[in-house]
Amino acid sequence: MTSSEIRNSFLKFFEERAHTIVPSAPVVPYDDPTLLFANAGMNQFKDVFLGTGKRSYTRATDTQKCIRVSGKHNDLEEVGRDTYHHTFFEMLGNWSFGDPSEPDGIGRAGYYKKEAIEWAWELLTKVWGLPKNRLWATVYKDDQEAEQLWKSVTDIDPNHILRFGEKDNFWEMGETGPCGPCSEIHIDRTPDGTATASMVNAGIADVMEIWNLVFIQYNRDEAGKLTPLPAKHVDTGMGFERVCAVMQNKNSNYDTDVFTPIINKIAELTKQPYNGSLQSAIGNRQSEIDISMRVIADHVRTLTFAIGDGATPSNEGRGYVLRRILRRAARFGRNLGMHEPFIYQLVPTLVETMSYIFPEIKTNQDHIQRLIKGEEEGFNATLDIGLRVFKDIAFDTLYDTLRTECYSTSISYDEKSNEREILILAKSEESTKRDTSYLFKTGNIFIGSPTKEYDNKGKYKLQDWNLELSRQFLKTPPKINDRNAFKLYDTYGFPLDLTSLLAAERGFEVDANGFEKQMEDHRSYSRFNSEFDKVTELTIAHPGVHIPIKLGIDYITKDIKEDDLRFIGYDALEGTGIVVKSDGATLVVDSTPFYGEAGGQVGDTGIVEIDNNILNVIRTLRAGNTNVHVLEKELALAKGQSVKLKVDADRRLSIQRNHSATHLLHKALRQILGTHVQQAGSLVAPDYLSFDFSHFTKLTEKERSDIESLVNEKIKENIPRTPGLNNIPFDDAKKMGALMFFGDKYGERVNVVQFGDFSTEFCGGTHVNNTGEIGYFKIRSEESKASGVRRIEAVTHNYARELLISREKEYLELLTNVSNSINSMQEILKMFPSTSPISKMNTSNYDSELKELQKPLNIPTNIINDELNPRFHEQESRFQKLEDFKFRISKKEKELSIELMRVKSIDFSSEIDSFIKDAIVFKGIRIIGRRIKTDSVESLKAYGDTLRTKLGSGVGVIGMVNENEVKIICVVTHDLVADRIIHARYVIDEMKKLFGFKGGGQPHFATAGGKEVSMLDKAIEQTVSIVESLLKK
RNA sequence: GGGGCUGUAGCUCAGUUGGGAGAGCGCUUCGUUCGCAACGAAGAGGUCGUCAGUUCGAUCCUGAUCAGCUCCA
Repeated sequence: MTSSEIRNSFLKFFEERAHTIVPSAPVVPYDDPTLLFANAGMNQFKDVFLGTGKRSYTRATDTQKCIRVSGKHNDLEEVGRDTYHHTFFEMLGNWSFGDPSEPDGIGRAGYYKKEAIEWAWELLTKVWGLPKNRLWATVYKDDQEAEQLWKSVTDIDPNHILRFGEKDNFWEMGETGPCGPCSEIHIDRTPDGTATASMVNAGIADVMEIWNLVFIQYNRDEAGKLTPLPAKHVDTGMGFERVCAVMQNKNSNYDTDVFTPIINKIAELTKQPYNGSLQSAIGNRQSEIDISMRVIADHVRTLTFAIGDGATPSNEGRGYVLRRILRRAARFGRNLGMHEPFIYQLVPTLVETMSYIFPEIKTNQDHIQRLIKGEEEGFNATLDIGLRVFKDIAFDTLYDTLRTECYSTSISYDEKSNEREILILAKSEESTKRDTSYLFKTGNIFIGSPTKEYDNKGKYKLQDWNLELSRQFLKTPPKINDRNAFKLYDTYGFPLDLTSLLAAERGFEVDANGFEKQMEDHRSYSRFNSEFDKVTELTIAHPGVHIPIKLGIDYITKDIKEDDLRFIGYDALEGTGIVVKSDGATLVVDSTPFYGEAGGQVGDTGIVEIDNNILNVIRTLRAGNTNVHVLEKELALAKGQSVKLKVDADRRLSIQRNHSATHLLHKALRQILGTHVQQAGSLVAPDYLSFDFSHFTKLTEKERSDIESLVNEKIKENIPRTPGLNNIPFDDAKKMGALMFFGDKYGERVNVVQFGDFSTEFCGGTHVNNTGEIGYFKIRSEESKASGVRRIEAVTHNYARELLISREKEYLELLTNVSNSINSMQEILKMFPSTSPISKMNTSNYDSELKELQKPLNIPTNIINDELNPRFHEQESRFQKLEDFKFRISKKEKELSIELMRVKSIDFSSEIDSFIKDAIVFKGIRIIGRRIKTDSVESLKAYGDTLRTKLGSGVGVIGMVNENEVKIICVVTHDLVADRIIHARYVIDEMKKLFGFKGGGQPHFATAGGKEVSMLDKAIEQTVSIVESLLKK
């Protein structure tokens, strides 16, 4: 049988026994933050077992996509080294929910141990024809019922029924909660079928578990006591890849047709053969290839399905797990000689073989491939950076080691390759015997240049260094220390095994133990710091007050029964409630119109009236399903007291407009960009909405305007929200085709928000009654939030008009800006000497262009509909024109100021020539001290520069008063600097002492400044004597 | 949630006791040459992520903020 036949036959077998075939839940559980990925078949039925949810069926069968990346049985590092560990796998299961003694009357009642065991045996032996003598069954030691059933309803060899304890045969979901005994079926795959009882559950690869039947019959309470459940459940799981290996009689899961197409594709892309070798990888090239291929085949499945279900590789949370998996695959790809992205090219093969059962990978194929390719490229970049840092570290390590072994060395720099070179001269014992006049000894380190008399043992770049050289020169190999190895890993994401590999190639060692220790410190530090945040603590800031709020898990105590609390805010904005809990500034009442912050919608504000006192509700939060009002001050209210509540209606209405608009936007995005668009977060506030979604590229102008038009069209259509969809049965909702993007844990009864046939979503938020109420919709911004995720911010109704107005303000500011530029350009023009033709430049065309752009935009006061469209367009195009104009102006301005500088320097030129002519000459060095007039510090510097180049050989000091401060600079020609005759900063230092200036600078150019304007002339007067006295020293 | 690192020209990056913003590649123009990343010369291109502070003076120091990379939980 092929793998798809096996899967189909499993599902069909149970369908024939009145099971509903249920699609796999997404492998990315958006609603459960405790779970990184779906990791067992029961995930999607957790609520049923916990008794909080129900399904329309009592029997189900499915194949569940699972990802396991951590945990005792699946260390990521083991995947690929053996034949049966996977990060991604399918779990086939059959399920029964509820008490078999309460049949539903249509022959689809729940069942229990008897049927579960009977059918399992029937499927394995009759339908699939597995040899009975090779099957073994295990039962929980106290579960006589199951043991008895194996004997009575199957013809298994009674000696093949074994008892085990809690560890192997008792299943628990957690510390507390539903649990029960289980019964496993193992298969003996020894060549001759000679397994004995002691080999079952003994970790022997040839005797393996293929099916686990869990019978949930107890609830464990906090004291550890077991009480029988009224409703008993069956939960079974069969590892699909494993059973395929059994059915196809292969030793390795990777040899089944689940994996062979991918492995073949890898072999084709890498031009390497796959041999299925299982020997130790060390020193065996073929085995290394085989392991690498298995790792890649496994990991690409995980990536494809996780991304297909909407996850994105990133630097945190589950996205980070994905990134690590990808990097692991890419690293093994390097073993196969692949340095360019290629893993993404395996996706089509997976789509071909698996999309018939998991169509989401086909619809999202493009997205998946792009994301994987992007990540592969990112990883290559990371490695390149790491490689560079590694080179530096290794070079320094080598240098230190040579020094400690008493080599005389020096470092030079090869400018061609931009690399440092290490020059090894001689060992100290050898060199000290000879003339050491060329070498200066400092401790054990010799610094100096090589001469013919010394052994020049070689000049090496790091890349030239290798194992032989290490052996030839050094007694102990250079060792990359723990701090550096860890830095490479922690900061640059450079894997330790790569560090070790690169080190080994050069005959280096790596301090792996020290690395582990650093790692452990890092871990415990992170853990320690995250312990503090178990309790949600918020500080609510309200004008003038800070109210700390603690809403931990323990906030909802025994005095709050969530079932008794009512939220009436879907219909009402006012009401009366009875105090249930009053703690600090928080208040919980039995019935409230206040919506607590949830699902992206912000909480309501408003007032409560208590005994004729009115208090503001500054925020409403959600703890569990409880709406918690936060009051403006702390107040202890008696339980049972009655209060009046009133929501700020305007604000709420704005929120509702934005929330409904979010739904329309969501649908519009899917219609215009494609169904790969999935919600990745959303915020609905009164003044704007923000919507994150998976999409790879920036929206084009057209896409953006198409989306806006579509949403506005739907607003204009005045579509009423379908009434009566609150608190309806889940199945009815599902039949309506409501979108379930979040893989949410939907209860028995749900809320659906529907606008005609355009948008239908599960949603607990509050909405407008008619799309017309939204008025108008405008996208405010569209940007990248993370790789593969984009964020749209938008406004509706009167906030759209406010956007127009606030942009108009920005426009006016920019306009002022531009008008200033024109003025300053004209100022510059005035500074040109009248002899210059430029001074007669005509600027009136700029003025008229500005006048055109200054015409005000007409913003109508009372219109809130798509008549605003042309205004936005006009504004947009005016902005563009203005930007363009600004660009031209500033370019012109720059041109003119450069030209002015040139003209001026001709001016300086004659002045400077006369200064030089009149300069004092002392010991052949010209000394000049002058006060000059110029308009800016920049031009003072330019002046100094010109002076220095014209000076020949000399020292010049020039100063001026600028903005009521002294600005003074000193220049020294290069010949004097080179001969170390004088230093510009020494002159400045003297002046600092004498005149209270502050400053400093470089040998050839130094600046200083002071607030005392009268000091300038004194300083200039004394320049010559200061310089002369310095030259005498 | 907690750490580490980075942000400088179109790209890859240099830039220390704080003192005039740089290199290579790419681009433009000219010349030489048509042999695979040809050679020579000249030139354009920068709010040094953003905002505050310290200072006579900040790419550099301090604080905040934004963005990216990376490790742990």
